[in-house]
Amino acid sequence: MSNPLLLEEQLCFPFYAISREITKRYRPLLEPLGLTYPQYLVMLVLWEQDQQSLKAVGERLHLDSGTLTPLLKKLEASGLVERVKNPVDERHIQITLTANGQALRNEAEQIPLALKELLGVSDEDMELVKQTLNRLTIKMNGTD
Amino acid sequence: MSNPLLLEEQLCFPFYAISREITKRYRPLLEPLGLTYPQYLVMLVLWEQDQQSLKAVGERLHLDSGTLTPLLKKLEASGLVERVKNPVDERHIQITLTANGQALRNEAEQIPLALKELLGVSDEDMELVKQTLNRLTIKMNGTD
DNA sequence: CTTTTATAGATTGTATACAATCTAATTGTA
DNA sequence: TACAATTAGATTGTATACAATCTATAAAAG
Repeated sequence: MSNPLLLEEQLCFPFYAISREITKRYRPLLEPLGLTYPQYLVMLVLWEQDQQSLKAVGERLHLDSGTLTPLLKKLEASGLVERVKNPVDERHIQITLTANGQALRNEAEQIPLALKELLGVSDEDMELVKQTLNRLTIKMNGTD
Repeated sequence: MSNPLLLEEQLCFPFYAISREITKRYRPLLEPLGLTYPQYLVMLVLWEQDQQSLKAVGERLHLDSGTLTPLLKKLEASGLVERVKNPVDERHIQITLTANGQALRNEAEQIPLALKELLGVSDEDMELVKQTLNRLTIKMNGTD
């Protein structure tokens, strides 16, 4: 019987390695926009739907305030978002895009295509991977 | 045409999210061993082949000295490895398992199975994912 | 045999992740 | 209505990641 502790036998490692590899390839594309990869994800969420609470953004990205509070403060310092308390419920803060934050969307629009070419992955592989991962995500969430 | 900036359209996000989710599920399994997830990966590499240089370990895990030096110092402080200069070429350090480090392997052996059950993923899905990711990794490395 | 170049690790600085705890605001309830 | 329980964020502390730089050593070039 084969060694269950071989690195290549672990399901975990490919995810860990590929995730970091992809992040690394985003870097040169995001640098001109002044964004890191997690900051880019937050902007994606806000471009879809402006004026969300930290909690809502966090649920979308599976990140908590420990990660998001400093990250959002950086985006605020960059002039891309504003953080204001919700007057209806002062426990919530509303994250709102500034004009600059909205404008950045135009520059970001070219990134998905540029990344696809940088990764050199075919449309079919892309689709296969996406479906496989979605199945896995659903199953994993089911065991929460 | 659909919005190319939708979070769900990004190839990157599922990898990012699943990778972190898997790491999180390892935590309770690794805590009794006193290991973090990246530390566990380093131990896997050393259990396969003892007495490797930092560089060799790093190539296997795609990590550089900036990450590995402090991590290995922690493993050394935990009494699991030793770091000694290679007398033949003093630029290299050899990472060697201590008796405790070798013994920990026995306790680690149950982890892969425990994790599979924790993830609740079937063998078929596991195999499908592994194959899909391997294909993707190969293609991505091809564009380095 | 010097001088240059390359290499392996260590260090520094920035940016996540995330558990654990704290604080303020809101809700539920006796 | 007081008051306990909940909730959203902020904070603290630890552990990665990784680019950039530094240092010591070895190899290559002249």
